[in-house]
Amino acid sequence: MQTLPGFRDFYPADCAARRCVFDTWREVARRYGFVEMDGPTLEPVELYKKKSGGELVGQLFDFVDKGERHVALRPEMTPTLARMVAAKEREFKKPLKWFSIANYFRYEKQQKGRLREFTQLNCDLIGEASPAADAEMIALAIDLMRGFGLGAEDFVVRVNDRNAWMQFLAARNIAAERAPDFLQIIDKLEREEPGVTTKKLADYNLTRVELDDFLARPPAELGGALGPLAADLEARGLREFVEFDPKIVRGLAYYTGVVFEIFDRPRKFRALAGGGRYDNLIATLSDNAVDLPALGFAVGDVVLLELLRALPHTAAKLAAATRAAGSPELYVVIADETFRPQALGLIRALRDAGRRVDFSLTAAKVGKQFQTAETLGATHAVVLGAEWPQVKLKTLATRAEETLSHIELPARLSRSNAAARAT
RNA sequence: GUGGCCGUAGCUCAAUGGUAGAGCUCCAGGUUGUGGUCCUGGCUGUUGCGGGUUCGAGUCCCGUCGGUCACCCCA
Repeated sequence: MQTLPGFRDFYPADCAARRCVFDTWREVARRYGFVEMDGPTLEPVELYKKKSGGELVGQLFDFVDKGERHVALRPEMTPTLARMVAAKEREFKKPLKWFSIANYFRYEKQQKGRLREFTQLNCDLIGEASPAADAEMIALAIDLMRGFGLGAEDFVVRVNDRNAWMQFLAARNIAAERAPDFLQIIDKLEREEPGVTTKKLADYNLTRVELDDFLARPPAELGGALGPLAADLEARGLREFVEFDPKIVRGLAYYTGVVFEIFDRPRKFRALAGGGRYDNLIATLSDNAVDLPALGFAVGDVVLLELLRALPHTAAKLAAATRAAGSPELYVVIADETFRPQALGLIRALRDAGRRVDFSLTAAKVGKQFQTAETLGATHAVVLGAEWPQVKLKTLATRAEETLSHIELPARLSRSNAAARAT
């Protein structure tokens, strides 16, 4: 038996790496005053059909349950979030700053950076329309990357405001209804053959030169919220992480303002994160019961881990976290089996004191026990045998050994820990 | 959904159409209570699965499942 296509087993090393990622996400999100939320993994399929653009339904992981309900494994958090906000929004002070770390499912063929089950960090800020909110979210996205030791040489946030294009179209008397199709052209600009693009632009009475001229403008002249946004990020000292790029529009129709994506600098991987402002979505999903401006973004675990494993300095951090997750602090070597009861008592006392302690469950030669301690990555060994109640505490890295009473051991270990922290 | 490449031991890979192997990992030893090296031994296979061609198929052909990469799409 194997895993289903696009699903993963998580062996201890994988879990340790993932834990490292989740811990960083959680810690940085909290720094920004975000609180954690979550919703059900399974939702009625209708929840995902409401949102404009039914083409997404084709990638739903859906089925009929035993109660004849048509259900779907969640492909994203936003509809759930919108429902939760709409149901109880008056109970929360605005703006809401919520994040979640949850698994998602999409029924699509897997390829590099895309699986059928994956985990995302979602951060959403609801109830604040000013560009300051956009800047705060972009700053958070940047710090999430920096939290892993990534720098401006490793990644870049590409930012745009869809309203810049709306103003561009309005100035040329192009109807707002044609905007979605026009934005599709912009979205494909980097992948499409230039000739095809020129031809498509002709339908709007636009030339490639006119487009390129707009693309080359500095952010403040592009329009929308980009001027204030640039100033805000400049004041935060984060300007070097950001590139204003009108070609970023995001594929989905529901984005209404600022949009952004994060890429690795060499562009070897897929987008690491993406998001934007969706001021109308909560009203749409709540049947106009609640109307709140909102913006959010998501970071996936798959591409992020690919990048973290690919860069030497972040790979080293992951490896260290993996080692730390799996190693006991102490390995108790039972040199004389007749003292196993005393050893069990000591082990229990050490564990009660919060130590990570391991030992051999069955009789084994002393050399073998030391080898196991070494392999597991223990920092100290405690040798226990005929000299009980005296025991030996050995620092494995230096091979230094001292003899002391087992009663003194917990206190002795605290001192040794304090010394290690001081250095 | 469409297409390219690939499926041999737990892992990395060998094997001209002619007896399925190596390295690593793992396990056990190397004599009384001290370590990653070293030495010895051991386990692990329906060659993804099912058909076909052949005296004979890991090898050739067809199908299927899985992996991988790209396209489409990307919440």
